[in-house]
Amino acid sequence: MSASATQTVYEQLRVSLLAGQYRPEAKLKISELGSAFSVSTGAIREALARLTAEGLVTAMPQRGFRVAPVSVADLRDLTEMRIEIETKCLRRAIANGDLAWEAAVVAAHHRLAVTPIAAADGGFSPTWILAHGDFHAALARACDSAWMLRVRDLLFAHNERYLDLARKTDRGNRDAAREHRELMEAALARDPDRAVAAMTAHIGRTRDTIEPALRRAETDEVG
Amino acid sequence: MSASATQTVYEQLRVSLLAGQYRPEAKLKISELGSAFSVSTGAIREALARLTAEGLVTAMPQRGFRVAPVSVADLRDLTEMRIEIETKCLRRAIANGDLAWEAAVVAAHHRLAVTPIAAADGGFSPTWILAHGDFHAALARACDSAWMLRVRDLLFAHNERYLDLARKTDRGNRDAAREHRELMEAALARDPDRAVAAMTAHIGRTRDTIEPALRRAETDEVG
DNA sequence: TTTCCATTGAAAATGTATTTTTGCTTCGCG
DNA sequence: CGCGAAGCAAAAATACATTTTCAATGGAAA
Repeated sequence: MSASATQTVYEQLRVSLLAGQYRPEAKLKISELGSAFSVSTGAIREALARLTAEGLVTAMPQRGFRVAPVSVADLRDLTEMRIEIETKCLRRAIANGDLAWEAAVVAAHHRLAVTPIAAADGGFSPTWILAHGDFHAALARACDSAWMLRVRDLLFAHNERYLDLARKTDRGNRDAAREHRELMEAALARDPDRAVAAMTAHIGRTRDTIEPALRRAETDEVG
Repeated sequence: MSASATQTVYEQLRVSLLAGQYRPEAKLKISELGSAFSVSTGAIREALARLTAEGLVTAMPQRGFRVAPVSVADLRDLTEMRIEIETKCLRRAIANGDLAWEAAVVAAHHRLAVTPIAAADGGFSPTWILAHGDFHAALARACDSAWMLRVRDLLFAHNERYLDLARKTDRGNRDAAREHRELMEAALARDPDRAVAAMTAHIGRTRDTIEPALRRAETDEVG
């Protein structure tokens, strides 16, 4: 194999977590994962340690690893924070972006637009999730603050964990494609206020779509 | 020992890194660290993996781990971001803090005020660094956004790496104690604007103190 | 003399085995 | 019949051995 085993496991486990393939709070048994990926426990532990620092999994000393929990409160907090950071990034990207940035945004939007959203199981298709993340990343990428981008990436990753919950209630009545187009057009027009407004609405609407489904899931668990 | 070996190594390595005991870019040999802490290489690897995700060390596949680099550009970026986040936290803490918060702030300030700054080697004393971190943490702690606090902690940790560089140029001509007192008083007076102004000045002054020393260190390395 | 290739050594990555801890179950006692 | 303690099994943590990879040095050829 080209990359190291730890790296491979880390990346695969990460996309699985972001895609919601493991239930929050679910126990992540090291030996099970080891046989699933057919690598040693050491590689698994190392990957899990990195994911722990990222906050995607929680480590309980002597008691193993679990998938990080989700909650309505966390979603709201996360959304608020995302609006803050994403809009700041966007403003700086618009002020700072060159032609290459514009081209990358257009390219990413095109890929996103032509990728079907739905997967066979009713959730988002993996390729759409990827294209969606790439589009938002492309928008922010021209921001000239490495720290801001880094925090943005962290927040965006955590947001992805909530995304697949949205699909169940989001029966096509939300025109995400329209929102993405508006974002791109405002960015290319170099209209910061319009772009920020679009971004704020977009992120807020994501929360509004996810929250009911999440709330239902929470009460289901209790009852 | 009570905690796990990995946890112990992680914590100790972290404070060592924040205290600047390892030179930036320095190689962190796993076997050396293993014998130094007298634990196996596995525990070291796991601790380093977590620190990598935190950004305090960088991992190069098949080439081991290094202490994360520092630079003037990073310091400026970091400072800008810190001002954004710390002031936001502070506003929310002031709006949200109760009596327990006030008490904690006063207590932390007292500990900070009575702790001598200088260590024997001319750098900051470890106890002062701890008290300083605790004071700033206490100020922010009443902020009712877990994500904001988390990002704040991350940024503050990285800032600490630069702190010891400041000591060399900071020949007592900066009245840090005065700045901390002003911060506390503004917070207790529940005056957000005054507190934010004090915080902005405080963080900016830290950068202004560090940057010359850092710039000199950088040119020294090249020359 | 310089450059390129090969060999060698050191260090990291991985895999396996052992120890320790924890949580559960069962058995005994009240 | 219920509560508690002890033992047992599963899983995590750690130590150790093996394999792989990278880099540096030395030698040979141009």
